[in-house]
Amino acid sequence: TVSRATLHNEDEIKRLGLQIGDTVVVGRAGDVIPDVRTVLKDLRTGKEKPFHMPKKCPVCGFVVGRAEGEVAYRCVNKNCPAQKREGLYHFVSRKAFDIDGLGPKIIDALLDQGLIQDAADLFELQEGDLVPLERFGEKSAKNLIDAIRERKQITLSRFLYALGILHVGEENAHILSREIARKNRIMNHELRIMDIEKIMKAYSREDLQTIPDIGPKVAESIFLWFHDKRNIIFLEKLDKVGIGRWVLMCRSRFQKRQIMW
DNA sequence: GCACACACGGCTACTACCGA
DNA sequence: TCGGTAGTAGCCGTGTGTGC
Repeated sequence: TVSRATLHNEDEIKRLGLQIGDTVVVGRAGDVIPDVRTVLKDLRTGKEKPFHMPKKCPVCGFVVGRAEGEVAYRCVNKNCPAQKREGLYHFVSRKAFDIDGLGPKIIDALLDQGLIQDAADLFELQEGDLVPLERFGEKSAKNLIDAIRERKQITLSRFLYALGILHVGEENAHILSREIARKNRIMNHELRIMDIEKIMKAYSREDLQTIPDIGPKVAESIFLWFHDKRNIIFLEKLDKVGIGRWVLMCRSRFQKRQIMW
C-alpha cells in the first residue's frame, strides 16, 4: 500500500499542471516508489490553488534559491538548522560513519536537548547523557555509546563521504581518498584530518578537474567546501575529539599491508 | 509478555554528472 | 550529444529494545 507520494520537482509540477487540491493518479514506479502519473482535471471543484515554490526557507526564513541548470531549490543560509540536522543524519548514515542504532529520531532528541551541536559532539557523549532521554534505557545508552566509540576509526573514503560535500557520494569520496593517498606518499606516516585539509586546500579548481572522473561541478563543490571557514572549524573539532589518524599503507612485494582507504 | 517506537536493509526511479 | 553511472530519495517489511 502506498500511503504518500511526494513530488519535489517544480518543472514536473508545471509539466503535469498540478494544483493544490487536485486529484491525481499515482502509480508504482518499480516496486515501491510512488509516482504521480496524471492530474484528473475533470474532477476539479474550483477550489484548487496554483502551487508556488516557497521563496523563504520554512525553518530559518532565509531566501531559497535554485542554481542555474539544477532542479533542486536550496536554502542559502549555511547555518540553517534544518541543513545542520540533515547533515548529521548523513554523517551517521550507513555509507558514512555507520553508527549502529543512531537514527533521525535520536539525533533530533540529542539536538533538541542541546546535548550536541554538531557531529563532533557525538564523540564526547557519555552514557549518563542519554539515559534521561525518552525511551532510552541503560542498555540502549550503553549500546549507542559503544557504537559511537567503535566508529572513531573509519576508512578515509567513508570519512570524506560523511562530510556531506555536494556531489561527493560514495564513489567520488573513494576517488578523493585515493588522490589524498597518492599525494601523501610517505607510508606508515600518520595522516590526520588537518593534513587532509592542507592537501585539499592546495588544490585549485583546475587541479581538481585533473583527477579522473571529477568534472567542473564536482571540482567547484569540493573547492568551495575546503575553503569555507565553518567547515575548517568543524574539521578541527573532529580532529580534537580523535577522529581519523589514518596510516596510509601499500601492498609491497615483500610485505602484505593493508590499504586504509 | 505485549504493544509500540525506531532503525536498518533492500529496492527502484529520477536527476545530474562525466567521459568518449 | 549520448550512454553509462553515481547520487539521492522514499517506501515497506523486519528486527531490536523500551516501557508498562
